Amino acid sequence: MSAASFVEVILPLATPKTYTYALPFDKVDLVKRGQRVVVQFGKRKFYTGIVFEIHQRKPLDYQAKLIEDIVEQEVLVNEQQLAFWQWMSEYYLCTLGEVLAAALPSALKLGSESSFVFVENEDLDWSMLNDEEFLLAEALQANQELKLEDIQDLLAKKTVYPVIQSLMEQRLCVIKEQLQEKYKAKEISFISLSEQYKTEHALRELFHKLESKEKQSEVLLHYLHHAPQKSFVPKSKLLEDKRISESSLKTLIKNGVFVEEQRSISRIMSDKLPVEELEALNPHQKQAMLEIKEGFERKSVVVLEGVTGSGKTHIYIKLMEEALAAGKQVLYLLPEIALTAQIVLRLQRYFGEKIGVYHSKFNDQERVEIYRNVLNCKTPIILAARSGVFLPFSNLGLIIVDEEHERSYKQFDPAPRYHARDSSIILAHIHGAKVLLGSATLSFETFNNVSLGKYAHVQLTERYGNAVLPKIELIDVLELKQQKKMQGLFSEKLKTAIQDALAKKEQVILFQNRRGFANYANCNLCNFIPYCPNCDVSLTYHKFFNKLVCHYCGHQEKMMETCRACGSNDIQVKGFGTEQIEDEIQILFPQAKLARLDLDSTRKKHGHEEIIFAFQNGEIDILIGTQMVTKGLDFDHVSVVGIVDADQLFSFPDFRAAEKAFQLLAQVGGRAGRKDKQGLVLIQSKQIQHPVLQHIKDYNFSTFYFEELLTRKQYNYPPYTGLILLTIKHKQPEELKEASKFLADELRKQLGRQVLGPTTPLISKVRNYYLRQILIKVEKNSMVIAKTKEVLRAAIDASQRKYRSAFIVVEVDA
DNA sequence: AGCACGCCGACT
DNA sequence: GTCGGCGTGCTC
Repeated sequence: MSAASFVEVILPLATPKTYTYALPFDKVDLVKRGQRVVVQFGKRKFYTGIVFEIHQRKPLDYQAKLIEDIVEQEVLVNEQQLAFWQWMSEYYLCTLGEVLAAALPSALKLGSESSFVFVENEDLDWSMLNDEEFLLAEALQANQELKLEDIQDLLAKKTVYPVIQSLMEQRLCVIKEQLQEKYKAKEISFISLSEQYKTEHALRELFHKLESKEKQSEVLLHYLHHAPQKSFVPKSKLLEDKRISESSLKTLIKNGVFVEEQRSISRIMSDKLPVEELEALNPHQKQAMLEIKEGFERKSVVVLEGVTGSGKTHIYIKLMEEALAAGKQVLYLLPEIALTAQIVLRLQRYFGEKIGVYHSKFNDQERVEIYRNVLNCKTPIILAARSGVFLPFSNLGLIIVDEEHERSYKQFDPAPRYHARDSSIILAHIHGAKVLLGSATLSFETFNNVSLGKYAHVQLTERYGNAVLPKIELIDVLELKQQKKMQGLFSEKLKTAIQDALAKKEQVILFQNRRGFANYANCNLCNFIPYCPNCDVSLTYHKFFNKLVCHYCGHQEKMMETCRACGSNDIQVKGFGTEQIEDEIQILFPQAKLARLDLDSTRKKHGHEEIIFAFQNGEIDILIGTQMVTKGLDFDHVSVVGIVDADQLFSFPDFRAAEKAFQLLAQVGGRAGRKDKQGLVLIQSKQIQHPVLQHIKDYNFSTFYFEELLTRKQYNYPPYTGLILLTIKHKQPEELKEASKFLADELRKQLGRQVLGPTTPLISKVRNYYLRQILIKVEKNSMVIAKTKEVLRAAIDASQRKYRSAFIVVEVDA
């Protein structure tokens, strides 16, 4: 008898469950899973949610509210996405709402603005109202509607809701909910020639008529230059030229020569590029290609291990072409910072408009556009950073995860704290698609999966065009220091190498994995070090704006000129970053052109690309950078790469420190030398006997992997075990101690020795919250994992009930 | 996540 | 006395 009458709705909030809403009769037949709906949640807030389930189970203990509206008939989130969301929330222990919040561009989540409207109530005696009520009622009557802020201004206080409430009770006022879609397709002005002048004859006559009007003729000529086919030209493009006057253009429009029109364009593809043919693969690449295809027949994941410069991208393009030909969609994932114009342009050359790009530097409207394009299958190929896994694919055939080892594939904050590589393997499974993991330096997880035979493995050992691998030399800074042979930050050898390169008009990259000028300021007299008032870290000195900056919360203060503790003037800065290297290099090589590539120099939308472009064009001789310089860039004229201070790479108290250091060094080193020249990599270190350096020097990659894996096994770390890291945050250190102990004890009851901690992390306070951590080691066995997560959910629940002001952050696969 | 309720200190 | 601080609880 009864049709579907209730729906479960996911709201973009961190609440643990979905909410039940009733369907109005007229919507019963229209509602579909994955549709966007508007619902009221709480007293007056409206949200857009996604329909997760349609059912007949009438809630017994409360009255379900009605769905306010169905935003659009089309399903916005398809079945594959819903399955993916569900997996993600279960695996990464977060809520579906958090996944929703991460998955949809925020312009697809409607905003709600409460405003209030006056209603007539003739039965009411206004003299009964108090002063504030009277004031508000009068204002409402005079205005169409008032927003909350307006009322706050009117009554000159913040808590105005009681007054409004009272007026509503007296039936003088109602809430008007305004929901507006934030997204509007971006429109720009286009100019085109009016129809009547499109014939050759009419055009000639027009020129004749304009002969005396020099400015106007100029505009016309310019238009024809940009649009020989007499089609549309963006107005901005015409006005780009300084000689074009806007007023003459206006006159021409007024006189009916030109037509101005607002048109929406796709902002993703501004200029069409000629589609190029792909060069044939070389024999090594051909062989690898064959092996990959053969691998896909046996396994759903294939690992392509190829040294820098072996032409992995070339193979990716071939595979993408084939997937495309089979009518499938392709997702090509890259770490955020590697998604530069360089790689995007390269792919656009082959795939033209079939390719869409998706990453965090796009604004929200652009993201909505790409989302819709994927939904409508307009762009079958997507080049994306980690959030690309959330796009509404319906028919994925291939996912490529390039630079598979990159830790930046893991989202840190906020939830869902997912790993894009691991998630994409599940995504591929949902679609029945294949995954290709590519890297020059595999992650240990992937290496292990290859060893276990879970993934097929293909190697590409030859550099493109038979280029030789760079020569790696270690420089013993300790010895040089003892002999007083270090000049500032640089050894004689590094200096000479830079000099030689510059003399030969070759380029140099200097790598230092720390931004800013110096690590910290230090009083030489009393040893005082300025700390962040909100976090447990020393402040980093940035010379450029002469400030001390906290890299955790962004806190800034002016540089300490005299010691705040003892008043001494003897302040020194210790530890060095990219800024200081830039300074010293400029002094050593005053005629060299320098650029710095780090977070601070690339804040602007295209800052990063401008620098890389300039370097590629040879406008820069020496590029100084943090790990940004290592990501997926190909430079042809770099002959020397210098690692100024390798030691800080292994100084992190993290079991992955050696892995990270190794990968970083291998990647940076790979930037040196191309084509026929052998590059030179110079690594300065005080501990040149360190195994990481020794293995890097001799290209003993596999020895390093085996040794490191042995250590991991011994101490029971990934890839042999899974890790779940819990961070407990609290404003009071004492309560934090209690809460974290309670949680650890709860967990230990069930999980015993799997639970480690709680411990105080190295940085014990961030943004005024004190931190403690609990680490859980989980055996890699799906039954064990499921049980552990169940216990974890219960323990967190119990802990949060008991210590309500403690926050618990869960990170799976930390 | 909001947003209200309620309980406490510091102002008219 | 009241304003507004924030800790706590709830939202279908």
